[in-house]
Amino acid sequence: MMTQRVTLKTIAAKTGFSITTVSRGLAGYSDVSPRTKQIILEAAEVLGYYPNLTARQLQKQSTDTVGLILPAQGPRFSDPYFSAIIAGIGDELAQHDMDLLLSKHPPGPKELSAYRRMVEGQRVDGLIVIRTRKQDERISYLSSTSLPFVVFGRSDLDIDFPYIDEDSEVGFFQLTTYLLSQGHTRIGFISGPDNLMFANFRFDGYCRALQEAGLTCDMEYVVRGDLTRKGGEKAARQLLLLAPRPTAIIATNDLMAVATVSVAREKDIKIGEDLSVAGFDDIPPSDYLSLTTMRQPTYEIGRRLSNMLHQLIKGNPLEDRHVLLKPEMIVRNSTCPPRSY
Amino acid sequence: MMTQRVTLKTIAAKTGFSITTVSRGLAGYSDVSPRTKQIILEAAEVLGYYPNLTARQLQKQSTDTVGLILPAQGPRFSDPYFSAIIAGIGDELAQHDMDLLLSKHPPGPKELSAYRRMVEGQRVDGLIVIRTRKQDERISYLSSTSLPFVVFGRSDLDIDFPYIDEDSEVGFFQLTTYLLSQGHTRIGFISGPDNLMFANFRFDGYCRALQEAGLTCDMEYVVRGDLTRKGGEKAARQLLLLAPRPTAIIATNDLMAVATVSVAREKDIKIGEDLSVAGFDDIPPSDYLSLTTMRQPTYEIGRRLSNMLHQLIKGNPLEDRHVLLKPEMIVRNSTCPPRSY
DNA sequence: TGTCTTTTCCAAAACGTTTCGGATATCCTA
DNA sequence: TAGGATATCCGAAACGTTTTGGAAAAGACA
Repeated sequence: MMTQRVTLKTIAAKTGFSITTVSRGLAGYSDVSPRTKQIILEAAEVLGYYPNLTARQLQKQSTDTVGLILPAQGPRFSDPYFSAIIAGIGDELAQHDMDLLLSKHPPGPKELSAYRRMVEGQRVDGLIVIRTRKQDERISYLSSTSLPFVVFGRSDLDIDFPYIDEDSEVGFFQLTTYLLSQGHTRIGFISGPDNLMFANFRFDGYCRALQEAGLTCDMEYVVRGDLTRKGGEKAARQLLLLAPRPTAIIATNDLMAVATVSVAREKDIKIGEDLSVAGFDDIPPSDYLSLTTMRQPTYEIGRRLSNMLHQLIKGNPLEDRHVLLKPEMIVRNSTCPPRSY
Repeated sequence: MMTQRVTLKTIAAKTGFSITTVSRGLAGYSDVSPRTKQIILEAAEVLGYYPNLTARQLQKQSTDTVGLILPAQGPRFSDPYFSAIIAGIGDELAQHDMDLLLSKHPPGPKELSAYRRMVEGQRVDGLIVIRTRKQDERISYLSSTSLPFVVFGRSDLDIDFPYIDEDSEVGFFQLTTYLLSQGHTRIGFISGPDNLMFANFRFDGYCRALQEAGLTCDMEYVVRGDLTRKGGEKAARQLLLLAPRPTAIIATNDLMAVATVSVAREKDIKIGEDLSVAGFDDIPPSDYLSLTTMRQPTYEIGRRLSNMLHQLIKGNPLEDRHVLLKPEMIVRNSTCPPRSY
C-alpha cells in the first residue's frame, strides 16, 4: 500500500535510460529519439509519474505562485470587497497556470513578517498588495526588494510602483455634487479610518464638492466610522441626533451606508423620503436595499492586477503602469430631493 | 544593486565554518559551541540571511501548506459563505505558521487536475474540501491518496473520512415545523442544485416535517433554484404565481431567500404579513432584512477544519473524526402566522 | 579511409537545505 | 598515562529536478 514515490529516478531505473534522458524526454527535447521518448512516456504513464513541483521550483528558482496577504481581522472579511478581488485574482491566475498563496493578517508587525516570509523565503514570484494605507510600510518594504509587485490603490509615499486604483475623490465629488444639485445642503458624512488612502480620497471629494458649491465642510456633520456595519450604525446614530438633522448621509463604503439605512428604519425615518443615503462600492446588499452608490469593478480589478503582475514576472513591459478608473454612479431609490420643511 | 542571494554557503564562507555547522548553529543544535553559534548568528544577521523555504520543503518533504480549491464560478463567490470559511481557515493556519494555497475552479475536469497538481506535485501537506456533492469525485480521489484531508460536508460515498457538517436536515425540519406550528400549510420551497449534498439534506428536512405533520410534499410547491440571487428570483416568481399562493416560502440558502424578499416587495406583497420567508446561513444581509433563518457558524467551522487537518498532518489522533453541528434557528420579522383569508 | 556532422545519450553540477556518520581535539578518570 | 567519554566540528549524501558540456555512435562527404 505504501508505494514508493515515483520520481525520475524510478523511470530511469525501469527504462534503463539516465535521469537526464528521462527528464528531457518528458520535457520534449529534440535530442532524445522518438522511440526512447515513446518508451519513457509510457513508463511515466504506467508508473503514474507526476513531477515534484517543489524540486522543480528549487531548480528553476521560480515558483509560479503569487502571494496575497489580506489585511483583515475578525471572522468575516469586512465586506464583499475581498471576495470579489480574490475571485478576480484567482480566475486570472488560473489562466496562466499560477497559484495563489494566501495569508490573512491584520495590519501590524506580524503582517510585515508575513510579507518577509513570502519574499525572502522565496515562496512567491510576485505579490499583490491591496487596500493601501498612509505611509504604507508594505510598499516601502517591497520596493526595497527586487520582487515584482502590483498594488490596488495609490500611496502617499515618494515611490513609484505599478498600481490600479479607482478615482475615489472624483467619485465622491460627483456623488456629493449630485446630492447638492437635488437641493441638499446638510449632507452628513461617515468617514473611514484615517490611515486608509481611499478613505481620505473619498472624504476629499466630498469636501471639494461642498467648497465648489460655496459651502464649507462643517466637521460637525462628519463622523468617523470604521467601515464595519457596527461602526456605521454608531456613526449614523450620532449624525441623526444633530439639529438640524442632515437631509442626506454619505458613507465611505456601502456597508456603513447599509447600516445607516437600518438605523434610520429603526427610528422610522423613511429612506428616500425623509433622508437620502448613499455609499460606495455597490456590494450585493446595496442592490436589495436600493441604495444609491458608486460602483467599482472589484472583480475586474483583481483580474487586471493579476495580469499586470504576470507581465512583470515574465519581464514584459507594462502597457499601463498606473491605472486610474472612474467609478460609475448608480442612482437608486435611497436618494431624493430633500423634503422642504 | 543586484546583490547575490545570501545562503548558508555565504555565511559559511564568511565565518569560515562549514555549511553543516552554520545550519546546525542557526537551528540551535547543542553540538555547536556557544561562541561559534554567536558568530554564526551575527553573520546571518548582518548578511540578512533568510532560509530558502523551497529548499527546506524539498529536504524536509513537507510544505507547511494546506490547499483549498474553491468550487466557484463567476465574478463573485456565490455568497459570503466562502469569505467566512477562508477567514476561519486563514486565521487558524496563521496560528500554526502554515500557509494556504488557494485555487478557484468550477466543478469539472480542470478542478480535479487542480487537486492532482496540489497532491501529486506535493505542493501541500493536506487539503480542505468544501461543499460536498453527490458521488463526490474529489473525495474518492483524495481517499485513494495517502494525503491528509478534511471535509466540510458529508457525502453519499461509501468512504470514511474526517468531516464537519451542519445538520441541515434537522435544521430545515425544525424551521418547517416552526412554520407549520404557526399555521402555515402551503409552504413553498426553493431547492438547490440536486448534486449538492446540503441542498438535498435541507430538502429532506422540509419534507420530513411536512410528512410528520400529516401533509404531503406537493412538488408543485417545490421549485429548483441555483443558490444565486438571480435563480432565487426566478424561483420566487414562479412560486408566487401559484394558486392558491403559498403563505410561506423557504429557500435553501439566504441568498435566494433575500431574492424572494425583493420579488415579493416588487409585487407589493408584505413580508412578515402576507408572506413569510425564511432561509439558511444567516449571511449579513439577512440581518438587515430581518430574515428568519438557520444560522451556521461558518467561520468557526473553517477554524475547526484547519485545526483538524493540522492534527492529521502532525499524525495526532483526532478527538472527533465526524462532527455534526446543530444549526440555530434565528427568528426575525420575515415570518409570522398566515393571514387567514 | 579519414574527417566532419548529426544524432542520441549521459555524468556531473547545480538549486539550498538538513541529516547521518564519523573525525578530531579536549577533557576526565583510574 | 592509557582509556574512555565529551564537546565540537564537518564531508558527503540526500531531497527531485533541470541544465551544461561533452561523449559515443552513426551517418555523410571527400
